[in-house]
Amino acid sequence: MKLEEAKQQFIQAWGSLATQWGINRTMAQVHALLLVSPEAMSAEEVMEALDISRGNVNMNMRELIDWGLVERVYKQGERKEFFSAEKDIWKVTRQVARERKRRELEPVLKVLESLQKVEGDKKDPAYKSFTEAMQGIHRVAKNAEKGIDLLSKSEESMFFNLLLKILK
Amino acid sequence: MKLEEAKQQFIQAWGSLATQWGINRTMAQVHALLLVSPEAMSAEEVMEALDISRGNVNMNMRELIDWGLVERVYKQGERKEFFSAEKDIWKVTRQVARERKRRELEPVLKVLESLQKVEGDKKDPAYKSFTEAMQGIHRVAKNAEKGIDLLSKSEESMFFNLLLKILK
DNA sequence: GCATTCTTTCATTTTTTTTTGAATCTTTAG
DNA sequence: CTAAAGATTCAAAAAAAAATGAAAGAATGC
Repeated sequence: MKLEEAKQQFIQAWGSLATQWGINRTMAQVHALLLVSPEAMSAEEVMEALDISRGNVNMNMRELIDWGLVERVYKQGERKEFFSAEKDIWKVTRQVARERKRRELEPVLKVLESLQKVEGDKKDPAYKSFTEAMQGIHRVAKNAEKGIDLLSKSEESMFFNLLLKILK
Repeated sequence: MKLEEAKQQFIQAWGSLATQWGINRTMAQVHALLLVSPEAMSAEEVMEALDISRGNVNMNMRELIDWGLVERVYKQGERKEFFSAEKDIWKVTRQVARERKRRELEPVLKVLESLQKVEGDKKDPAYKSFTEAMQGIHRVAKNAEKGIDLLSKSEESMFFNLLLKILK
C-alpha cells in the first residue's frame, strides 16, 4: 500500500468511527488529516485534501480547537493561519475524556441528583422502581467520574500498567 | 416533583445523552422507559407513552434486543409480547462496552494493523509521521481493549474499588 | 382451514444534521 | 487611509437519519 492511499484509508476510518460516537464525520476527517501531516496545514490545503468548502473547514476547525485537539500556528512571514493537531494519542484521549466529562457527564449527574427528590409512596412499585433506577445510575455515573479523573491525570504507561496488574 | 414528571425528565435526559453518543434518541427513550417501568411493557404501551408509531417501536426494540439490553417476555394467557430492560446499570455498562468493542474497536484495530504495512522511506517525514501516528493509535487502542476486557469481567465494586485504590 | 390478533417490513415522508458559498468582517502591508 | 488577503458568518440547499403507516407476514385458537 502506498502512503497516500493509507492516509486516505485512515481518514475514512477515523471519520466513520467518529460518527458512531456522535461526532461530525468531517470534523474527525480534518483531525485525522492533521494527525498524519508532519507539517501544520492551511485552511486551503485542508479544503483541497478533503474536497470541502472554506466555510466547512472553518467551522470544523473552530470546533476542534474548542475541543482542545488542534491549535493555530503562525508561520514567519506568512499572513495566513496554519493548523496543527496534538499527535500524542494518549493526550488526545485524556483531553476528549475531560471534555466529555464536562459537557455530558456533569450535566447528567445534576439531573440525576434532582430526580432523586421525586415525591412518592415507598410502597408504590412504580416509585420504588424509579428511585432505585436513579440511585443505581447515579452511583455508576459517580464511579465513572472517578475513573475519568484517574485517566485524566495518568500517564499512559501508568494507567494501563495499573489496569494490567489488576487483570493479572 | 411528581413521579410522572420525573420519569419524563429522565426519558428526555437519557435520550439527549444518547444522541451525543451516536445512538438513536428514540431507542434510548424506549430503553429509559423500560428502565423505570416496574413491569414489562407491550409495544402498545410504549407507543402511547412516547407517542411514536408501531413500526418505530418495533425497529428500536429489535435494536435494543440486539444490543442485549432488552428482552422479550411472554405473559401467561396473553397473546402479545412484552418487553423488559435489564435494570442493573453496571450490567448494562458492561454489555454496552462489550458490544462497542466488538462493533467498533475490533474493526478499527484491524484497519490500524493493515495500515502499519504501508511502504515508504524511513527518512521521509510524511512516512515517519504516518507510521508513528499509526503505531501510537494502535498501542492506545490495544490498551483500551484490555481495559474493556477488565471492565467486562469485573463486578462493579471490584472495578471501582481497584480504581479507587490506585487513586488513593 | 380461516378469522383474528399481533408483529414485521420497507417505500415514502418528515425531521435533523451537515455543507455550501456569497456576503461581511478583520487584519495587514504599503 | 486603502486595497488586498484572509477569516468568519449564516441563510439556504443538500444530504443523512429517523419515523410513519399501510401492506404483508406469523401465530393462535376455534
